[in-house]
Amino acid sequence: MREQLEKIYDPKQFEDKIYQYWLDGGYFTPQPDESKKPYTIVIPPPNITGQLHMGHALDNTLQDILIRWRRMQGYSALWIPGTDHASIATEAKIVEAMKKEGVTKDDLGRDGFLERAWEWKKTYGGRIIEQLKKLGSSCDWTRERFTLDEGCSEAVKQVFVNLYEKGLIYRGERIINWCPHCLTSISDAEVEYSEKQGHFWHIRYPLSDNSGYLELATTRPETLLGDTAVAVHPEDERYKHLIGKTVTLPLVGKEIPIVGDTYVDREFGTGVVKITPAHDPNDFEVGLRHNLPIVNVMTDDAKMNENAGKYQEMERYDARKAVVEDLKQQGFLVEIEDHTHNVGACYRCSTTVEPRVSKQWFVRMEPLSIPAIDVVKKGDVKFVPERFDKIYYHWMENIKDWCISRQLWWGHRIPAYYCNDCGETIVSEQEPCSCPKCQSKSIRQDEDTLDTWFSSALWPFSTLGWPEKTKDLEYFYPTSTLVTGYDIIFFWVARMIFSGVEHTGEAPFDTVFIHGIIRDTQGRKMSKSLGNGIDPLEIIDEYGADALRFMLATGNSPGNDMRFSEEKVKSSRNFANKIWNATRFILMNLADEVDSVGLPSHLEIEDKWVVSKYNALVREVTENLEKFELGIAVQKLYDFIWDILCDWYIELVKSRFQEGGQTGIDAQKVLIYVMTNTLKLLHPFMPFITEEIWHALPTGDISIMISAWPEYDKNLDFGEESREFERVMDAIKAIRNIRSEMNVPPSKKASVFVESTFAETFEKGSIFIERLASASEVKVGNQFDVPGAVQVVTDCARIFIPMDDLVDKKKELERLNKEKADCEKDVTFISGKLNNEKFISKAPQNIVEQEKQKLAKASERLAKILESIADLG
RNA sequence: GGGAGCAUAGCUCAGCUGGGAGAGCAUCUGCCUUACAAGCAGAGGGUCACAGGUUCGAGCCCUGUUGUUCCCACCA
Repeated sequence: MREQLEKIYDPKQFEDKIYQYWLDGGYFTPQPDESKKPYTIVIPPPNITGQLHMGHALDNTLQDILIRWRRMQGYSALWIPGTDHASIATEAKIVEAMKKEGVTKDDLGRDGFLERAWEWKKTYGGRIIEQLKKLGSSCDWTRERFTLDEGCSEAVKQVFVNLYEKGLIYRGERIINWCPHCLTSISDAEVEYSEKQGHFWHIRYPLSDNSGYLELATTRPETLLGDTAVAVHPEDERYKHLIGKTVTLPLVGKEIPIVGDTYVDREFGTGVVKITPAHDPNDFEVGLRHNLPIVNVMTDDAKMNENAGKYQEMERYDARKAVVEDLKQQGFLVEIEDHTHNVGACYRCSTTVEPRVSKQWFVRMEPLSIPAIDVVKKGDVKFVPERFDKIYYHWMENIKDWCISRQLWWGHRIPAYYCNDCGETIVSEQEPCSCPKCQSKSIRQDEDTLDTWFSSALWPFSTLGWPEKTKDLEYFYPTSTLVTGYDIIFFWVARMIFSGVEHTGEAPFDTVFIHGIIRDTQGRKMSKSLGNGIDPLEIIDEYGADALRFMLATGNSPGNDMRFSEEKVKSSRNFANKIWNATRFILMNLADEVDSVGLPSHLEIEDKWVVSKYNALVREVTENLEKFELGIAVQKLYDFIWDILCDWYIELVKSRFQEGGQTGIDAQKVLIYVMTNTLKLLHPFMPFITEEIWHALPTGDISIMISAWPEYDKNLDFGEESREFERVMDAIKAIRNIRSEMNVPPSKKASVFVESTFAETFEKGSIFIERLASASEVKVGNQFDVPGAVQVVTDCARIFIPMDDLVDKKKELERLNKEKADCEKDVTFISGKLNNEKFISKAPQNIVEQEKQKLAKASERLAKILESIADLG
């Protein structure tokens, strides 16, 4: 069914309609098909709290380009969509909403809260999915998943139990990062460090025997209340005799030991460090080595607790002020020094984290990291661009155990149970009926939930049905390409790799295609706090999804950040408009008998030229896509369509349309052939407009998205004739150039005399010179003498344009002399190369040959310029 | 402290395995040439950060320097 195109390109008129057409066709839903190769992408699941932002738009545009391209290539292409429950982010949002109603988590209780959370998910969880559709994402929505759905939960439980049974998950009292706002532990990866202005407080700790004091400095004086030792380097001549003695802790009055530990840097500060095992990771380690008590002085929301004496109930920064004041009063404070240092903050809420000792669940990382490093080393998983493998290795090689328990309710509850009678721990997918040790029936489940990333780590296989051996899993797993930003390599990519290897025995994907982040026009990160974010939906609304997608693909180079600019979107929209109008032009001239796509039996020279160019485009775009060079591919499509197809070829064949008859029909066939196939190449980038236009062209009824990707065809490579035709183009350019320089308006036509040995070529091309270079007539010959004519020279022709009234002999001579000089420079440069024996002997043959041809051309041109100068003189 | 990216036209950026530097926007000139003024034809504008090196040949490879952005580590 052929459609008519509206006069003006207005994406709003058809984008939604086209998307529905795809859905109705079921084109996004592949089946396991042994006659085809699978190609699989899993979406980085957006948070259910999220709204589509530019980062999503980029990430999903890139995925959609790849999946559409592979689908057209004949793969059984599956793009699995879904969302992430995002435990901390979601729980925080819900708690915040409850706060407005004056309701707390405790008011509702666990079950009540979860009920409310699921309600919330039902209301808002689908929002971002709808937004992804606006972008044109060809995800298989019939396979949509959620990290907290039944299947994914099953996978999580099984993984937890497996790892526990292998001894790779353990529970223990460790120092972890605690967010006093979210009231949960967070992993190392979830802490963001930033430089903050602070101080060094220099404090005296008196020796208990009153023989003097030790001076030390701290950035956190309030933790002094939890000090259980001071440490010096065991080899430090200044202090080593004091090891084993005690100091009296200021304000507290408690005696604490002086220990020797190599952790202390003798060169730094005074060489004395206060040790607070409960509130500093390094101190915690020192504490373990010296068997020091752990005194926690803070509550979970970062107020001072009962161990802090008179400071109890104070917020941590108020306590700091009070402690400093008291130290000063009591003469322990020596000086305050300005100091900038890195402070860790919760990546979700930016609250300064508090290192805290508590009982948590951990994944033992070392045994998992070794094979995960190996699959990348072996090349089973490739990063694009390659440099990210170094970042991956560095992280994996220095990895610490992963704290996976969270003190939250929204998430996968840890499948661990405790016997209330004997204290036995039971880890099991099902709740045990009784304690296997003491048979007690009094059993409680662990209160904590798992880190959100624990379930996303399983995403590539949990979404395909694992641990069940489903057909999908068998056929589509391992997946093919994982597309994501470099900012979540650690959070997600690395964890998927070790999880995939551990639980399925295979790397979960073969390629990780990394992109950068979208910045604002000034190069700043887009963020809520800066308010500089740009809503992709507003851009889509104004310019269309295709324009946004095209903009995001343009200039995209793997791993690099890019700036958003509305100008670029506009120019992409203009490009869409260009295609739209070119199609309208084709349709305007289309004869009824051109009712299918196919080249005519006879091709004119200009047809061969455009077909050759198109053919090369097919090869190059495909190669670029294979190498993930989407930005380059898109640039080539832009250049081909705008420059080759519209500005040249369409202009060239207008005369044939006017002439009518077979030559006009043939030109239409060529146009239809090149246009429809180019639309295919463009389809992954601009799916909507290409589909819309496709149906207006004589392409049959099928959707462009399931049409076959074009292939390079050596029978369509007319190199020699192509180059011959370019001689005519060179002449046209030269004439346009000189006319423009002389300010001759197109309406003022002039005769043109082409003096060339390629008479036949120019005879054939004369019609084009007339049309495209404002020639009233074109004469071709071996030699001309046209007095009072402007002369322009190409590699193979001298062109005379008689324009008596406009020609200033002196100026002409000047111009030609300048051209002569330029040309001579060329000749000298190239002959310099060719006269260099080393060049001849060492450079590859084809390069030498190329240079020889260049020299021949330049010499020919120079000769012609000299002739022209002679004519004038 | 360790590592990485970037530095190319006025601006934003491409430049794949080394073979005489490109695009878009902006500027200037001339065009409403019946697909498109969201357009057409043309022009100007670059010691490819700097200094060395490898090579017949370097924007591209190597070393160093400077500037800039980011990641990791976390010396209290």
